[in-house]
Amino acid sequence: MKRLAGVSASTKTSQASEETRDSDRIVGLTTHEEVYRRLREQILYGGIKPGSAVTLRGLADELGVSSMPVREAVRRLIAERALLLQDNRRVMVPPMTRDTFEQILFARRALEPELAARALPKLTKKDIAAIEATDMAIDRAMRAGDTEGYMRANHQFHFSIYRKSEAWTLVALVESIWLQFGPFMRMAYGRIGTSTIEDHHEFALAAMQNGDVQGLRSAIDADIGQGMGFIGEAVLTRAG
Amino acid sequence: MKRLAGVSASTKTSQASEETRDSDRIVGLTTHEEVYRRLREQILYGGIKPGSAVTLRGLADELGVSSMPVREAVRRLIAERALLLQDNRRVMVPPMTRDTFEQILFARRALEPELAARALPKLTKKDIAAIEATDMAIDRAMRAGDTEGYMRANHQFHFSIYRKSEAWTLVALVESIWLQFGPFMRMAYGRIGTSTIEDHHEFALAAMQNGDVQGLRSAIDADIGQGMGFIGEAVLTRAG
DNA sequence: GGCCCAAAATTGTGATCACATTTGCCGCCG
DNA sequence: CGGCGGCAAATGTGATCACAATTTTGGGCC
Repeated sequence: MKRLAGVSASTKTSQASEETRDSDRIVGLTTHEEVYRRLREQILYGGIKPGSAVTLRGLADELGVSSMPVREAVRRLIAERALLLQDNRRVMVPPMTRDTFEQILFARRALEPELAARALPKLTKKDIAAIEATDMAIDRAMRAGDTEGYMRANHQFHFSIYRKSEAWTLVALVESIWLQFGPFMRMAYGRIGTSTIEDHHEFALAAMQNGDVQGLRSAIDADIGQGMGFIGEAVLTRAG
Repeated sequence: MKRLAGVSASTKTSQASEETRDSDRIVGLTTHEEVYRRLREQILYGGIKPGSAVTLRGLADELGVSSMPVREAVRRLIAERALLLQDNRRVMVPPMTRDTFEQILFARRALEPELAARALPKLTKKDIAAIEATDMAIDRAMRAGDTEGYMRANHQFHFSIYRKSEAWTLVALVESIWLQFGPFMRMAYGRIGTSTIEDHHEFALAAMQNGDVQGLRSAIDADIGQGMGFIGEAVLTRAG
């Protein structure tokens, strides 16, 4: 077994033969880890819509693996609250309520500006240049209306900053939070489009270049507030 | 199978697991859920020390179940960062470093006072009385030197407040954070004893009775700072 | 006596089978 | 024609087997 279809090569480290060579694990990735990453990407950027259900056998057949690694991956995503195990023991992408949304917004504002502030003194000129390049990629994707590209780049923009803080515990916390609102970002941008987005990344970049910690905090906070406000308006107008 | 110490039940979804000691959960518990809760308790209050390794088959034999539910439970705890999967694919309780500890402290201060503040308007007199009773149980356990009893009661004190906020997403986030520093609290109190603890619960109770939101925020914040400072001193004097 | 390599034991991972529960569908009866 | 009951398919859960990788152990060599 262990097929996992064509594109898997991109996410895998390298020399992964698609065949049943069974010594695939030399690269260090277990099957359930691969399944996990793929599902995680699907949830974060891609297709799976909130409210839609997934089945273990369905995913297993789709990915060409047995149900076992899928079970472990799904169990992990449930623990991270990226998936929801209902009472019927069916698994679905959690629907977003206004309450949940507001709590995520609060948690993001409580944690992410701090992460940026911690990262700032460790940022080299090279790092900042890379972040700037990512921001330009964001603009490009925005103008092109490439929703998934925008979301990937935006995720990269934020986490390439946060990761520099080397505060891995907090970063993991924030990653888990992003996993929870990812699907709704997708819904919002899919519904309204990316052309109307207006982020505060310029201010953040300027603050990074000037070593202005408070400015960076404010920029990140404003960016979160603006983006989440946008998503909230687009998705939760009368739901939840 | 499905022994789990004590009650041997039917082969599947034991209809009446009469144990359930901590929480009065209804039934319909799957085996891996039971294993999860038991392990979680072990990690939060009980025996498993940071740095010690666990094995799937070992746990399975110990609990009298097959390795399958143990796998799922362990996978879930790994996702919650209560356990750590090393590169060797061995599983252990994560060791605490000063960095991780400091980040947990920050996250707690960022989230828990807010949770208490949100809970305050929803607290009835009855709720406050129950919380007060829990605080007395804390004092009793402290004076008796009952470390585990103290930790259970302290956990209950905090989360019986937080849960009243009905901000389930934030509560889950904080639960996950507690899971991560639980073992160290245990180490600290086990090393130094519970007699020297001095919490800020009285102030919190007074603030709750007076409907004083800011006072409650401060009390919780102070309680976190004091308790975590104590643990940090006790455990991380020169480690990490 | 210490070190190194091979064999055995341990352990994590994945596949497959068995079974209870749930879901969905179709026909039956009112 | 519509609600209801039962039967078949689908699904989650748990157990067992197989296998590769790692760890441990034991014995022989220097």
